[in-house]
Amino acid sequence: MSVGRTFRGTPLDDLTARARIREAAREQFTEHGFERATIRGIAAAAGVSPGLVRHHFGSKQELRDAVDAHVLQEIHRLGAEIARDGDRGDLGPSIVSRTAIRPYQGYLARALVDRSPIIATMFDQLVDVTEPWIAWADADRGDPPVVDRRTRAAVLNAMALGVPLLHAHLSRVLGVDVFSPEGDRLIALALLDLYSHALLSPELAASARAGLEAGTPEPAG
Amino acid sequence: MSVGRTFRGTPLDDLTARARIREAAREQFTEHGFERATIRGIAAAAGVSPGLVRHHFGSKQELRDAVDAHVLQEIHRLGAEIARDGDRGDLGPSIVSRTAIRPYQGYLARALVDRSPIIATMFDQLVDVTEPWIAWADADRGDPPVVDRRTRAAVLNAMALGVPLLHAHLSRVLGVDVFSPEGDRLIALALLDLYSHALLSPELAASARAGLEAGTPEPAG
DNA sequence: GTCTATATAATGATAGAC
DNA sequence: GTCTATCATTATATAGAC
Repeated sequence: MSVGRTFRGTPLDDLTARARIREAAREQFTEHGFERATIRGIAAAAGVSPGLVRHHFGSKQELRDAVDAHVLQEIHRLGAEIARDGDRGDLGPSIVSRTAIRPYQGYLARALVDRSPIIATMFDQLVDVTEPWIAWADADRGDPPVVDRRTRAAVLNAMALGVPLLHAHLSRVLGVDVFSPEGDRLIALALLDLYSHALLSPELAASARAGLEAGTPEPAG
Repeated sequence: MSVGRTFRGTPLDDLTARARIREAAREQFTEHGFERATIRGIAAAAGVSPGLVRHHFGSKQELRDAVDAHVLQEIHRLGAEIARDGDRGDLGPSIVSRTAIRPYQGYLARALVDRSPIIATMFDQLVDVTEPWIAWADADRGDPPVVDRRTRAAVLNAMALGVPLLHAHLSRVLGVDVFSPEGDRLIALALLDLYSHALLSPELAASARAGLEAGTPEPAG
């Protein structure tokens, strides 16, 4: 019973043309970015004519907006679903949100780089749900943090999104597609290990901090 | 004595047209990505005609290759220079390389997302220099790592590159341009704090690891 | 070395038939 | 709802003058 690609359990062939176009656009935007993705390419991937894309969505920009809005809606739906099933009270809202965005993290990351205004709001929301987690981790440490929680939460999220953004290079170096089940598992294990161990001793960090004041910071492009 | 933008100490006006075009291209590629950047825009930014761009570089693709090669060369030059001055044996080769790439991290990150083959090699080199650092940190921990060094080094680099990649969103959330001197300093402090403290207790990490086996991994786009 | 003018290709937008 | 055909725009590539 190999059924090809599906969306929410439904084989793509069974979706309305409108939904197929939207899903094809999501894939193409994720893979190539908004600019490089073409209406013709999206139409071909969806198995329809370019004219039908225009009929349903008006313009390329409006198509992007529709995909953005739909992805956001799906993430919120998934989040609510996971929170409802609520088995994993383990790590609080952060892990729920991470699990909810997982199927869309590639699209999300790319849309953020492509400066999609609708998706931009999601970054702020991710920072919001990450903050309590940082606060919780702060309770376990001796020395006081040198920068505020929100800053660290924001930096941490930018870093986490680097993984799907550089998936091609990660996959090449690791020798496994990071979007495959095995690759995804490997990344998750690596992240857990990274998150649960300090890479720098407090002393080294302090000395590096001291060196920061001495060094010549160069604004960069 | 405000002298406008410079390259290696030389005011841009004093550079040859060829060099000005190359620098303008680097800025435009960093800002807009390869696809969205136009030869016309680059020529205008360099203060020359589009025809001259073609005269010096042949095609847009060749221009990209030239910029890539030049950035790589500059990074290696900077790295050698820093290694020679060698005051900061503090943090090993990793921090040295970070310092070398700092002025170009924006270009680097964007070029990696844009799948530039020449820059792709730099990602592998970053992983190479990061591995010893991971090994060094491993010596300080009690429990054995659950994934190999190279995997963690690769993931860590992908994460670090997330910062310049999402600079626009980071800057918005933090309220300061992360490419400005103050912003750069704030990010550096945040990274040092993040790198020197565990965010997850070993127990929590273990329980999350256990949950990984139970959960349903979804391949993502 | 540098510019202007033009050719060509790709793409988004549009109109109209079925 | 869906397709085919066409237009308009934009960007790259090219040729040739100065």
